[in-house]
Amino acid sequence: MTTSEAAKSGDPSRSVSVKDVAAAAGVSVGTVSNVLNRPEKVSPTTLEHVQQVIERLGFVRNDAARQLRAGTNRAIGMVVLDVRNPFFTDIARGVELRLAEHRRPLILGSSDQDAERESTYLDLFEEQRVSGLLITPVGKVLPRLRRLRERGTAVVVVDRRTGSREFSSVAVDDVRGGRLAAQHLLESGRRRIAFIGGPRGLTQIKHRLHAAQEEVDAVDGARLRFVETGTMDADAGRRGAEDLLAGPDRPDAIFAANDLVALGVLQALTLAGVRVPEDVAIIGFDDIDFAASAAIPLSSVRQPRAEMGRAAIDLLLAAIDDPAAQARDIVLEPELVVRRSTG
Amino acid sequence: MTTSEAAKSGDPSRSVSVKDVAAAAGVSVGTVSNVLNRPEKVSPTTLEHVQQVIERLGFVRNDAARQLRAGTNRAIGMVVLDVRNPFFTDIARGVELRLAEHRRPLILGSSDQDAERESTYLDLFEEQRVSGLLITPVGKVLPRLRRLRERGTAVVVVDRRTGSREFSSVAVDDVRGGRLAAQHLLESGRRRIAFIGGPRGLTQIKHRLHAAQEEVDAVDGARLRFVETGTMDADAGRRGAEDLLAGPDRPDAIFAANDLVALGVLQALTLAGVRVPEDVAIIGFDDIDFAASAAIPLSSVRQPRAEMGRAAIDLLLAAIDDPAAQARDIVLEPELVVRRSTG
DNA sequence: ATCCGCTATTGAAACCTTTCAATGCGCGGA
DNA sequence: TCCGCGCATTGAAAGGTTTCAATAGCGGAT
Repeated sequence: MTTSEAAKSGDPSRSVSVKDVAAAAGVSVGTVSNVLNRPEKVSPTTLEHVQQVIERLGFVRNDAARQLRAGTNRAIGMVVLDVRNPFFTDIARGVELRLAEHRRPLILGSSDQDAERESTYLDLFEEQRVSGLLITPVGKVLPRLRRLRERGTAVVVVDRRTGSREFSSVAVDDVRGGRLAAQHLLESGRRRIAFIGGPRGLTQIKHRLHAAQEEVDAVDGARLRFVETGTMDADAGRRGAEDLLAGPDRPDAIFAANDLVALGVLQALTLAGVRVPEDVAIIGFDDIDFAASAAIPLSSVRQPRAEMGRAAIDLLLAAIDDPAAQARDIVLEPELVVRRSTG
Repeated sequence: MTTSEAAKSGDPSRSVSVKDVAAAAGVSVGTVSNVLNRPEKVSPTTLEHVQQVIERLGFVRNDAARQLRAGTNRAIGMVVLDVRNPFFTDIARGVELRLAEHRRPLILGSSDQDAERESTYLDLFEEQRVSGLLITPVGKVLPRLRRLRERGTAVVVVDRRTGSREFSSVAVDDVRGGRLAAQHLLESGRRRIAFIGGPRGLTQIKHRLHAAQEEVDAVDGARLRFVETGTMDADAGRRGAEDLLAGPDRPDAIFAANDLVALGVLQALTLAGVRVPEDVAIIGFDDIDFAASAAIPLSSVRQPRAEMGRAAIDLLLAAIDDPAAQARDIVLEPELVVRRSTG
């Protein structure tokens, strides 16, 4: 109980401050601050003594005060599209690990593809004066991002490009990814290919689809069909595959826009008694862990997610150090991972 | 916009403060603060006027200063065992949604089952003076948790119980869950059941296994075998199932300690040509989305994850409001979800 | 003995918001 | 005309840290 604690340790409501430490150690607050932030400036004797006092009193720095004085939060904010898609949590993990090396905390939010939720997080990060922001934008946030940057918050866009040269970004070469997937299917003899994913307007869908189309066009007798979906989850994949099975001219390969869709496709085919890969091959995109763990291990176009996270943080920290630096777009290479589902 | 404002007011590097707003609006800082925090105390005319000025100047409250003065951060910290397991991200999502209703930010960290990483997060949360903490403990953190609470941070344990009556907790009835799974397998005629999961020392494993054993013992001719694993991921499930297939006396049903393990089991069986559910039935635990999306949709014992998150936050906010309140253990009911994998 | 130069330490100011006792103001009642 | 009341507003203090110009202390050189 708070009151009894109070009785025990004197004044329970107030926590130990640098002032208390200074008094107990017989030094000034400035020295205590130096012990915490620039230990090399302090004589060894004093250093050790003060550290002992800190330990004994259980002093813990109040970060709010530090922030207030320093004018900026050490934390980095991140707004992710969908925490339920392992693709994004894997990126977040990469981010978090890299950040840990710099002793910076991560404040993570999921917009769930909702512009309003995204905006709420931006409000929050603005009040918090985070020093950097990682975002996969949903709504029209460019003006907000500009404002944030004007106020000294570095911004890096993840898994998207802004079009303008304003903000640094990290993404994977979707054209190359689409090419890899299509080439692989064609080389293993498939000719009637379906691409399932959407919505059509997404840049990434456009790139992957267009690249696949080019590859298919280059092969005699090969055809590519586009089955558009509204979202990119397993349900969408399942429905898309069911539609294909119900219609005429069943394909002999399916290129799913991501692994969640591919898992749905696999389910629909399995339940319909279609053999994978004998009757229909499946390839996904992202190479999340669940692709490798599927009943029929799924081939996929691997996006190096941890590396994306790391690269994003490196760009961000660079931008924090030098706000005037030129924005950079980092484009990482995807990699074909062949598993059972494409024979 | 902002830049021209900045130019007007002299120093562009400094952001707009309540003082600036007060000066521009011709009121005192106290009134501005009231506009922000107790609008009902301000006359309608003044209120609107000040709000306009805030808008025009693009003022955003500095949360560090608010925290410093208020003595506590509105944020809630959460340390999760493993962000890669959807079970935990689903709980986190429930937490986040409930928190959003209260306009409180969530700072999320993943300990990855590593006591050191867990400790780093506790350091961070302590410096941040978060008002509440949600944790699924890994290491020996009881003393830390006590200290945090002494300092005014409310603590709720998630998906575990502390044993002592010190901290509130939210968990699911594992005994009941184990019972449900075993009963279901027995009722559908299975007699040679294997339980895959571990490590043995985990309370949850003990409960689920022991309950299942009791059910099996109650049925003539039924047997339960325990295949212990070191972790609970798909790989472990795959290896466990392979061992079972290689040995004599193949089981006719497998109860996996969680869905990740179950997915691994499904893969091993599928690749070995064992028919699910005809030859071997599989049931998992948690009912993550991937269970429903598996090639053979997996039966599972559903843990109400979003509700766990919500309940945890409700307990936490109650503890923040009344630190002296008695700790409460909330135990939620699991639910049997039957799908194809148990026929 | 005196002074110089260097390092280690000091202590007050600044960061921005919230709080709250005090003040100002307008209005109805005497 | 004056008083008192209630409401709206004021403005200074407080919160804990970091920063930095100023000071103290010390050894060595002259």
